[in-house]
Amino acid sequence: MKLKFKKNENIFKQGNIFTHIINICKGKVKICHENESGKKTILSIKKENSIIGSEFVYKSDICNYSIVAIEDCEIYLIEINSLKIILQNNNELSGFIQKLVVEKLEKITQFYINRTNKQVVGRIADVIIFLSEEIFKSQSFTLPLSRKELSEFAGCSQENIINTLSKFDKEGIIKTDGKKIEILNIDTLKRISKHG
Amino acid sequence: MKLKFKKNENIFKQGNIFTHIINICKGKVKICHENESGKKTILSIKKENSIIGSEFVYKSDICNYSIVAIEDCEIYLIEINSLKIILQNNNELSGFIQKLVVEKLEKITQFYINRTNKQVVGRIADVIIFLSEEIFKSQSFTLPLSRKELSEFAGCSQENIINTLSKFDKEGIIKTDGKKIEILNIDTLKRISKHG
DNA sequence: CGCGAGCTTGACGTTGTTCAACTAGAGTGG
DNA sequence: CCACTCTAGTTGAACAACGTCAAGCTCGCG
Repeated sequence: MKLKFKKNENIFKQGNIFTHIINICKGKVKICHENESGKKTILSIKKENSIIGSEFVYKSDICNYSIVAIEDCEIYLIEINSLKIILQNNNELSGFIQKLVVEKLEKITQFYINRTNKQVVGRIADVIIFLSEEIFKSQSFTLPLSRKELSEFAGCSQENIINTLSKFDKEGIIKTDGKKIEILNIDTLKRISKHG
Repeated sequence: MKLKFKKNENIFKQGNIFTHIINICKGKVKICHENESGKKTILSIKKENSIIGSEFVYKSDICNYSIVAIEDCEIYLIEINSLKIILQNNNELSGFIQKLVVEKLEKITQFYINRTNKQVVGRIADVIIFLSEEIFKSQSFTLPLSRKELSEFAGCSQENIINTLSKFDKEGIIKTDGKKIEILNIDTLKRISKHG
């Protein structure tokens, strides 16, 4: 089943049952969580050819994150119950899904350690590096996120994002122009990420 | 293969290859990570009858955490390569291991969200509740951790742990006496955890 | 042209870390 | 049995990091 979503549309809403694995064919999405007080956290950004929800092959439960399009998207839904039957006779595919879950576990663990040990400059550097290396595969890209969303991703205030980005700009580490970002000095950025 | 470890002994050292799943028969351990600058983070505490390293059934790679005894321990090692062969013909056990990985993923995700959104009081309340509910199953227990280790678990300074514990004590929320902690008012503690 | 959302800036207060000094208890050697 | 030392724990003061608030700006759109 193939579906289209416009930017900012909800693809999946936190608190519902996850019945279909999602394969993103086109566009980008954010994975986000909202707590009882309404505070939002962006857990990750996913791009074309990503699979979301692999862990729900192994548990049936409500999902505690939402999936929201941050660009126009095309997605493909794979029914989990059907998938489970296929997996019984397909060790290769089975191993593939298991690896996805384990990779997700490793990434979030690293995120947790970073959030614990780094201060805000380092985390913002991380976000820029993540977008450049994992999402856009380019030193230069146009943000699909607002400043507010960046702050929900880096775990800080919107003002801190703005100040830090403009500081990086002044220091010649990046070049910003509205939503456009170009990394000028990746080495310094990585050093900040490490020591931040 | 059954092994014994004394308190503070290293059971597994970060950076090595994980060849055996660990089953703790007796005692408690901390799962901890150390970054390049030497800063430590306690990722979790595990007690008797826990299984550690389930994710290494699905990936062969160096492990980025250490396992250290915080009490005298007895552990049982299960060779992963042998386990994999058993799993091929045992769907039930296979499902059990997969669920462990998924549970671990969910817990660390929740930890990540908490670390992002809560301030230190809330996180310290979380640590006390975690120890009480998941490790000791009692409102009253003797810490197997130093103040320094508590701070590595809650992600703050040692001084902050000390101040907050003594503040909780003054307010009648807990009773502290060195390493002994008794929870007097679990409701207030949970409220602090939620709003912190 | 005027409105509103997103962005930006600076002032200010709070939170939390760092540092330094001090205390208490445990182990050691004379 | 008393100094001595070592470690863990404690306290308070100074300082830095960060969030909040309030005001102003920019730009797209009706």
